[in-house]
Amino acid sequence: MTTGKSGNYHHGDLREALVTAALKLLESGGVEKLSLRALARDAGVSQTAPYGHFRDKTAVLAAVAVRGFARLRAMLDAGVASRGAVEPEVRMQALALGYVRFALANPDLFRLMFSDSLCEAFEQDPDLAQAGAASFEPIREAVGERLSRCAEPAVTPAEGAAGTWALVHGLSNLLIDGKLSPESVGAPDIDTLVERTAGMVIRGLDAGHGGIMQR
Amino acid sequence: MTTGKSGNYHHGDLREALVTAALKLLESGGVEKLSLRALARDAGVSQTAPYGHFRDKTAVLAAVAVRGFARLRAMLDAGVASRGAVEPEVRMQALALGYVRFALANPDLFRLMFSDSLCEAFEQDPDLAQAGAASFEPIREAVGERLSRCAEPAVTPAEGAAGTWALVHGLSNLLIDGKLSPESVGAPDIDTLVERTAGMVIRGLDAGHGGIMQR
DNA sequence: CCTCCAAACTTTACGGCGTTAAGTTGACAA
DNA sequence: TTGTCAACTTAACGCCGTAAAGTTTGGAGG
Repeated sequence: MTTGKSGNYHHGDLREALVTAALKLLESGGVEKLSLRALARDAGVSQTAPYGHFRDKTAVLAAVAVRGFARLRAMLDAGVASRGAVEPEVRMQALALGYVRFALANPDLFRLMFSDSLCEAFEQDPDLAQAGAASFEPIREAVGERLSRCAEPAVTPAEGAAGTWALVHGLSNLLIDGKLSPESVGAPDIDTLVERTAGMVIRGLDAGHGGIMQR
Repeated sequence: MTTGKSGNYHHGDLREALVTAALKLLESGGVEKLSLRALARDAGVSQTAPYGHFRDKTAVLAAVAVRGFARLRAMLDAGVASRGAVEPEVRMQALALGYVRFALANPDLFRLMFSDSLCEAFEQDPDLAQAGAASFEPIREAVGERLSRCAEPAVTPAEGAAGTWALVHGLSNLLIDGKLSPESVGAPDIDTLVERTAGMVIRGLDAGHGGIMQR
């Protein structure tokens, strides 16, 4: 009645149930425990039933990643909206914080979204490609707007957006892998660390300096 | 005669052979193909022989990652030395380029080094922890030196180093996953993209601006 | 030279995995 | 009522990581 493309014959909506089960398994910490067989068990079907709805395991993971990117986008939008951020640099700060918070709140899902095994899937699954691109959009917009107000922009909008994305993405990865932490860097908390490091790239968008870069 | 802790009884130095085989397998593209059994096959021993030298598969991966971090460190040092970079901002540029080039030249090894499955190993294997820390050292030093010359530093040395690391790490990840590319960002090549984005954080270390950040 | 020991390695085995191929069920149209 | 066909099950293959028990072999002590 509601979700799938082909209605509820026997199970109800196995496709949906599998994706939901995968998200639940991811949240309960087990990336390695996320097997097709476990999902099937969780949904109460035989171990090969998923193959009626997904080509292979990667296709299931891709569907899960699509949900992940949707959540990320929602988190970014919510962060911006909650502080009524209209100034582009404030919006960039909100976006940076939202990105890192999402990664810390959903580490396994975040890792899956940017997993090696899904690289090819991005080129084949339009849903996934679009969901991924949509997550990047708010950053692109905020950076573009900020740059348009710079007296002396140091980078193109695309470069600025890439650099900003790279920073928050790298920060997220290092934080969820324990390579970096507020304590290890002498910051009081994560929000502060994100704010300070994001401030670096925000300032760096503008070349208006007193001759610090000599060449 | 040379390497291992306990000489060559039957094989020669199986421990070394396994790590070498793993590096070779990684370079030939297969992360998923990197199985203990494949390594054993490659070394010409039975599938359980590795357990005489490593506790489990993770321990093998940790040993491989140690090599990876050593290579990364060597690449960073070589990049700095090759351009005789003495000015800290030039050194930071060289380090950023070296980091990203390493990731692009050894994508699977790079992913393994920062793999989820090795997080716990960093807390148990001192060799791994030290190798990882050593890779970060040059960045830390260059950023610290650059900050010490800032008239108006915007961040602490630890924060600046974290932000710089995050940028190059995120850039590396996005590039090897195909999320970002010079073409997609309108840059002529990777070196330029790295130089421009690294320039953002380098400039951002200093707060010497004409009142761009209003609060 | 022979004996023996312990380290290095092999054999065998278990359960779990992704995936394929062939068979079964059951809702719905005719 | 009957037939159809998608949804699902059963069975099987070859991989994997890992544990337990057995076998080889270089070298030290007699």
